[in-house]
Amino acid sequence: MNNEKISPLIAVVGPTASGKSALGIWLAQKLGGEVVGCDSTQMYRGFDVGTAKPTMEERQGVAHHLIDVLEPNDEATAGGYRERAIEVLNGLCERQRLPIFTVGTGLYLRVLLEGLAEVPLRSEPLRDRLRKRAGGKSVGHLHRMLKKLDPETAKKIAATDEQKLLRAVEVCLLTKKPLSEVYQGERKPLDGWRAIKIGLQPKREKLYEQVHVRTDAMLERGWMEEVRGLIESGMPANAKPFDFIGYKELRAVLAREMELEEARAAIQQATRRYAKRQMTWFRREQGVHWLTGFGGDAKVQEQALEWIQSQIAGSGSASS
RNA sequence: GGACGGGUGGGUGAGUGGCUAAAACCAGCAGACUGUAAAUCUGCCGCUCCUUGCGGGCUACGAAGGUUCGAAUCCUUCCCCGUCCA
Repeated sequence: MNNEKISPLIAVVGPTASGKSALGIWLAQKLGGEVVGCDSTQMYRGFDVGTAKPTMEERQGVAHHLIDVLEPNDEATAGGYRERAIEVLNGLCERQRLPIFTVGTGLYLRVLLEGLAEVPLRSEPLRDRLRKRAGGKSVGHLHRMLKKLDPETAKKIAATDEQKLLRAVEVCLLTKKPLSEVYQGERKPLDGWRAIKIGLQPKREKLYEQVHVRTDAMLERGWMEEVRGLIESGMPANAKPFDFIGYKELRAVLAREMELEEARAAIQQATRRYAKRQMTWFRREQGVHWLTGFGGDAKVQEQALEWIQSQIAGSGSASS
């Protein structure tokens, strides 16, 4: 129906430490592609070791996009990511390069591919007012308020989930419509591209082991020094990226509020939980071709390549 | 050798006669999530059976006995652990 050209894009999804970067870079070399990060934390400049950004050596000359594009006091948002990603895609299309997304932040990929409802951005003043009305205490009133504004959505959000309640109430007030109605509005899916999704799924036990090993490696690579440097550069303690796994723990170590070993254990644990949440999210992702193992594994890489090639070849003749 | 203190479910740890398969927290597992997403939140969490019910059975608070209608909780002995005295 649509006579515009449809180009393939690759999306490598999987939990943290599953080797997405390694696979992405390898595929980029094989297929003439460029890596596009899809990770909210790697977008921040200066937070390198702790977010496991691939180093320059690891990138092996492959171009990377959407990494180091935000300042620490900028705010990463799903919608903002989408805009930037579309720009990158346009550029790659012109240059006839295959986009290879390495996806840690599942929400961002979904928003990129499926679009976002037309919803207003966050409004801090409004949020402050809403929070104040709580008297700094229970979030029950938010839930009650939402029940009046949009009973349907109120049923879906736990009365204890302040973050989501705040967002829902905010949207209802700003749009003067129930959120459920706002969400029914048309979304604009990504146009002109077809996603080929590869999922990395190492055995749980192995993944956790790798999480531990990688945490140790990151500490050895100077994570602590990175945090010290960031603090010394005058970065405010409430800068968003300091919330990322590990950064608050290491800050506590530097402030002598925590022992290094305690921090190490806490980081490993938080990372395990994070990996688990990612797996939960990606499990529901449609059309993923799952591979058992790590992205750095040669066998996995060959399997990924093979499947992608079959997909690209198949689509050429299938589409009209 | 003696005197105290203690041994509770994967871990920490509450519980001092019935309301206790045993608080709470952690770990673990499952899940939700349309602009904070490395965030935020929910459920499950001894085993087992079915007619899946605020259902039944079994096993459980170091071990073995005992008291009691009823014990993780009281008594006796034993075994461990910690501290102190010789």
